[in-house]
Amino acid sequence: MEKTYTLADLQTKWNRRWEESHAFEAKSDAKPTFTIFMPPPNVTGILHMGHVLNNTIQDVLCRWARLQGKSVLWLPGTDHAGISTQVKVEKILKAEKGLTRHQLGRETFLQRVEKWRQEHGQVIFEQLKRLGVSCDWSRATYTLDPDYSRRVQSVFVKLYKRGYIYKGKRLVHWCPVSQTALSDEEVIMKPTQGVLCTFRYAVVEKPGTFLPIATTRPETIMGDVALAVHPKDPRYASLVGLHARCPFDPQRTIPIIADQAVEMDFGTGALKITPAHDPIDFEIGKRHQLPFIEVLDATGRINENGAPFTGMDRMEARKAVIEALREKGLLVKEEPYEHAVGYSERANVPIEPRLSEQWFLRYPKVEEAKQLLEKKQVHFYPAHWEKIYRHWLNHLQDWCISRQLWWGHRIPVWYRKDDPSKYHVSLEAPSDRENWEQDPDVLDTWFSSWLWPMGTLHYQENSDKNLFDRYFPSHVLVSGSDILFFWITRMILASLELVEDRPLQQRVPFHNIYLTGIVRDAKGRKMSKSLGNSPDPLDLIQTYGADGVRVGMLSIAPQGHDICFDEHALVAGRNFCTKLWNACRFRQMQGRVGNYSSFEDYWKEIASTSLSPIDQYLLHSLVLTMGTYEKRLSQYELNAAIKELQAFFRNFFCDFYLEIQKYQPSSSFVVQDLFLRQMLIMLHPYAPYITEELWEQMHAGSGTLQEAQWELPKLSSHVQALALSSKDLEVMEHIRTLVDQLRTLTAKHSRTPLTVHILLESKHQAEFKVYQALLEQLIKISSFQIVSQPLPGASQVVTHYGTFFVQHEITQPAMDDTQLMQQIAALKQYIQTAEQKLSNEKFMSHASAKVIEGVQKQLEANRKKWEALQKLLP
RNA sequence: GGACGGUUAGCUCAACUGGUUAGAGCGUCCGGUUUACAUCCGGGAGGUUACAGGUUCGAGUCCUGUACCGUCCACCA
Repeated sequence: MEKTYTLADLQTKWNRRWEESHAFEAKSDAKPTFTIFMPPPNVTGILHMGHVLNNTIQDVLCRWARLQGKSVLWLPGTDHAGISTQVKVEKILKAEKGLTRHQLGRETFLQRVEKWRQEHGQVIFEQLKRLGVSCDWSRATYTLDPDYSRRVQSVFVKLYKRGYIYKGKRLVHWCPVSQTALSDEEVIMKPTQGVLCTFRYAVVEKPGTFLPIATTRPETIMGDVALAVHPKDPRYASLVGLHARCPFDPQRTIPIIADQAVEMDFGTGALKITPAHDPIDFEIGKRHQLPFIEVLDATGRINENGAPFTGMDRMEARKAVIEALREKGLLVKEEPYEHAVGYSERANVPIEPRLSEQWFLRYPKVEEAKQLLEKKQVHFYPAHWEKIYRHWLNHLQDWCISRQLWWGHRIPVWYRKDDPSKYHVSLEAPSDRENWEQDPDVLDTWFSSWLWPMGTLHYQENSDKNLFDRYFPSHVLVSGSDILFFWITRMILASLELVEDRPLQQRVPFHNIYLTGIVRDAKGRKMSKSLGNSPDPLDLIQTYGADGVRVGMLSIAPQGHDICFDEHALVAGRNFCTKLWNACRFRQMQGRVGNYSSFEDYWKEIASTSLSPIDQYLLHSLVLTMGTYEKRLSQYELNAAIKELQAFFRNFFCDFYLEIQKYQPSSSFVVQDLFLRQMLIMLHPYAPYITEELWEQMHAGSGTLQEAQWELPKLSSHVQALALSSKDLEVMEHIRTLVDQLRTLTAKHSRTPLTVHILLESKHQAEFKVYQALLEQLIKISSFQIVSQPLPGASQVVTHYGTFFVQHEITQPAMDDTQLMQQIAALKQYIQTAEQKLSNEKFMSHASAKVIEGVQKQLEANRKKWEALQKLLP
């Protein structure tokens, strides 16, 4: 066995084995189930650090569930990612052939995208496999699979029939680049530096009187249909009911009206009303039955209504209008002004509120979704996300679900060619197909992914009837918080509405929601492609191994916190794996490893073996650690669990127990074997490759580790069965502390030869003698020498067993008395504080027995130490 | 503008419902060719827990306010 292991070989070997044995396919056995839906990455996606974190967490949970004897379904898939994929292929098309999608035509273009999808769609799956994820690839689903598409469309039809989906002409968020409507969630508000421009409208009835208007969007002036002031504004009261003259079309006059929505203190207190291009104006326009004049076209250019600026881009027109107003003497002032502007999430350009006819969805089951919190049917990790979830549900607007794209699920609606106001909502066209035309638009990508749990489990389909019943609801959803509203909350609403004839707890798609933080770089910036600050996970896997990357990532990822990525963590992860490898290697060098098939079998063997207190101490700690581990994982505290395992393994097992084994080996290897066995099991979810390999080497013939079973020993019975009394336990803890103290004392001294002098406490003398020889070996000193007087000028440490001294070998300045005095003074302080506490009646009556006992013990120890140090004073 | 989260060692983070002298890892420095492991072992230094008040026998933890950072939500043009 080599000192280090070859990562790549191990990974290839076990990936092949797992695949060949169909190890991760969901089985239809009688075991209880555990389900996770993997958030489907974009089909065009490439593995990034966020995926690494996210999927490692899911994989730990799945492998842990398998160890617990559950039948696991971890369901992967990919998302067709409508806008982003279409835009990507359009760009390629433009670059390679100089063609637009319209020149190519719908059918050809879609074939082109599909071809691209087939070439690139598998990449992310292959990358995920390299990370060691254990999902059921046989059930991988793609949102545009024919079956899945059909499900999406039939849900549209179903929700239409239930009255949740309707068609409406409204002001929607319009992306002038992608030329499609967007949902509220796809618009990102960004603070933007703009200009607040004030200009004057001439009042028709009162020549020489002007109404000043402040706006950030002068280019929409040609679409103004009224001016509005607040009904109670005394400044403008006399103007209400009169008319104003349009600056660029003097023939046209518009009314001056009063409306509550106008803010008196902002700008001039008067508002120009452009109902076709502004949400507030839209509402005011409807209230006052004003006409709607559109001046911008789909690409964001001024149309024929916007003369004389027709043909200009909106940004160009903005400047031109200001100049024109200035020439006419109507411009009052321009001020720099920072305000929030909505940007299209994908194209990253300002969106345009645009009047258009779209399909909308009124969200179903909103109240029920809120109640899930009170009814404890949904738990967020970390819990504070509950408030954000609730807030979103409280402020829901109808969802614009139609997109003017080609790549996606086509809306299942047919319009009569001779009269498009007549339409037919159904999966199939009416029988006289030739007279009908299908809606050209597709559905928002998220309209397909919100059905993910039902769609992937073939809800209400005959083909696989048990699948849904068996695996729904899932147990936990692990995702980045960025898609809480896009996806997670909507899945809840969809499932509540569409899963029928079941009690509430059976209609929730998942009971636990684990929201991971964002992976940031060392400077705290979000990792992103454009910044180029994200390492390629495959390079990292190459260098540190999948196990090293997984352990490293999770050891810096506290629950729900953003994580500051640091490659040093991966180094530590890899080093830990090497340490594990070597500890197992060391054991194998000692002789054949025992092979029992369960914890209980080992324990039986242990019961019939005579064990040293040190062996029992290890077992005792092992049982405690197993309990904590299980508790941690049940609360999704993956970070705490791995850190505790690492500390326990290194500090307790390697540095204390194994070191002792070198000098005073146990009578039997059974303790060490059980320990390593349980360690491999507990580490397996985190580091699947190396643990599998070690398991095979050490426990050949008892199956693979991923088939092993977790057994939680019962503290009460298993620990009591050990012959370790509480007194023995105390002794062991003293010895372990003593080892640390002696290591500290002798750390700076050369070993050959080194004598440690002891001023022993008489009452602990016998106890010390038992371990004296072992300690000499462990601390690597030539001998302990018992003295009856303190050694002046030596380094010293006060312990439970007495004061230990090391004489400086070379003449050094004698131990500084001031240092000693400082120590004594500090102890005095501690002692006084403790004494005060213990004589304080309120403390004694309020504090718990455990706390009081702790203070007493500490006081006692400090007094002892104080006395010992006092003796050293000259 | 509203809400939420954060601020603890040079860096990244712990510390359960308030309770013993606030702990790890990394970094740094010192010392180590010990019958697994230098991808290792031992050790040192390093903290007024952002700031100001308050409640309490006792506050990193609870309350109030301030500052800074981050996130989400929001139609003052």
